[in-house]
Amino acid sequence: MSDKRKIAEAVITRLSIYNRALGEIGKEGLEIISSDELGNRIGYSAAQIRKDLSCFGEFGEVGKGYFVQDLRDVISHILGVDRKWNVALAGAGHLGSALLAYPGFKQWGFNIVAVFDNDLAKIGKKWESIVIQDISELAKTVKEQDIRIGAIAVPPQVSQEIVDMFTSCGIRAILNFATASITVPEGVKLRNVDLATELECLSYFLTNEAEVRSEVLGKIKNSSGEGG
Amino acid sequence: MSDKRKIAEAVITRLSIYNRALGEIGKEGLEIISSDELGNRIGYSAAQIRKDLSCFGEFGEVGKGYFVQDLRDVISHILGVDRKWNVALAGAGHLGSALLAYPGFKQWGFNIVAVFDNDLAKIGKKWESIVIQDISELAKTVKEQDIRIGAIAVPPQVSQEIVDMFTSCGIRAILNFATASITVPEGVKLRNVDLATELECLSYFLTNEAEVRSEVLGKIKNSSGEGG
DNA sequence: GTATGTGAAGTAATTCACAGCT
DNA sequence: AGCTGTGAATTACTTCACATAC
Repeated sequence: MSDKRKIAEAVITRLSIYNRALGEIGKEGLEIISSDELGNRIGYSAAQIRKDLSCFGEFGEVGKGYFVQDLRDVISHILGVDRKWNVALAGAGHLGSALLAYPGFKQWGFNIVAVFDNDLAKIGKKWESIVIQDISELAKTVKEQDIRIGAIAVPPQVSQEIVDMFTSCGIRAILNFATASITVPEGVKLRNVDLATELECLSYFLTNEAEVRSEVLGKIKNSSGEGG
Repeated sequence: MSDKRKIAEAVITRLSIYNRALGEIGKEGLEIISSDELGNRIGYSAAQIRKDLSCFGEFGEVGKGYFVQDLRDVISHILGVDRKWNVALAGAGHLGSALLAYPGFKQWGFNIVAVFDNDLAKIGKKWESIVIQDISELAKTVKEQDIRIGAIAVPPQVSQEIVDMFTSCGIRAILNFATASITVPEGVKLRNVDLATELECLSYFLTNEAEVRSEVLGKIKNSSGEGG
């Protein structure tokens, strides 16, 4: 297929997951894999995987499956992760410092090349070889360092301000860790990592679904069954 | 409505967002709000909000709107966040330590009461008033401390092991920060916080959608329009 | 007049199922 | 025989629009 029509965000999310799984599978030495096998490993249906891939082209060998390395290269290219991206981080608190120290980012090709804060005690300090800058230097640094992605790890009260600063200096992709409802202009992609919501979903499940199940389990004693 | 039929996870996610917004609105002193106003603030449609709420009951005043505090209490109860939850954290690396130090969790009612690691250099050390334990003590501690939620911040290679340990000692709700495809038994709720996927979605957007748009913007020069 | 709650309508996402290729 | 790619069918989700209540 591979027309240029709107691809659902859920498809992209899954592509990323397929890609990671393919990496693991490749390390195991497997050269070819069917949509069925891949699906079993990561908990998606074979049909789902084939449909998702069909948005972008035909990458499989009929009767055989997908060449692991080839498919990985294709998906990496689709996702745009066959290159490096420079990232600016706003907020040098607990979360910010953990993100900076976390080796995953660089490993995946996302380099945090600048960190900003408004705390005078922090500005000028060196962290993981990066000097924390005053937020007022944002626009200049974004231009100089070709930064395309902004990460936000500031208190909720100031998160919208940071978003506005990011977008007004040309950043079109934002990863937000602040627990606040922020808005971005048309043409800017925002992804929220919302720990409060994640925990609250778990809380809902424990309160409304798991308990019911455990009552049932209690009644049928201890048959170790997960059947549902 | 409020029947006991299956509620979509997306609904729960939004309830959490409505709840946070209601908190902010309450602080501003507003006592009553319509679904329309609430929707405008957080970027959802009024119909969506009303439909979501209708899964659980009728909480509004026809012709007026919703009493902010009342609705907040109702949603908090639905989500099960009108109580405290004890959380076990596996992994005392960079990310784990940031999570532990992060004040949000406790503030939202999720107390990290135990931390586990397999690094002998870390075990026994005190962190934020919690002594890091060997992972072998997990089952005992989970029981003693009435821990219901497990958070995973370990390297991907061992994440499935931790999941299995958590589930086999009765934990039914897991927040996973490890970038790995893990599976849980039926009856256990897993939420993934997947930074690699989040970043890759942004990368996809920049590669496939934002660039196209900026070409268009380039052609029409600088009309500042966001028109979609 | 105003805003809820909700069937009905309309979209979107997923799964089915099979023709067609190797 | 085995597995992809994809229309068709199904299921899930969202929006519409209005009767109803204040």
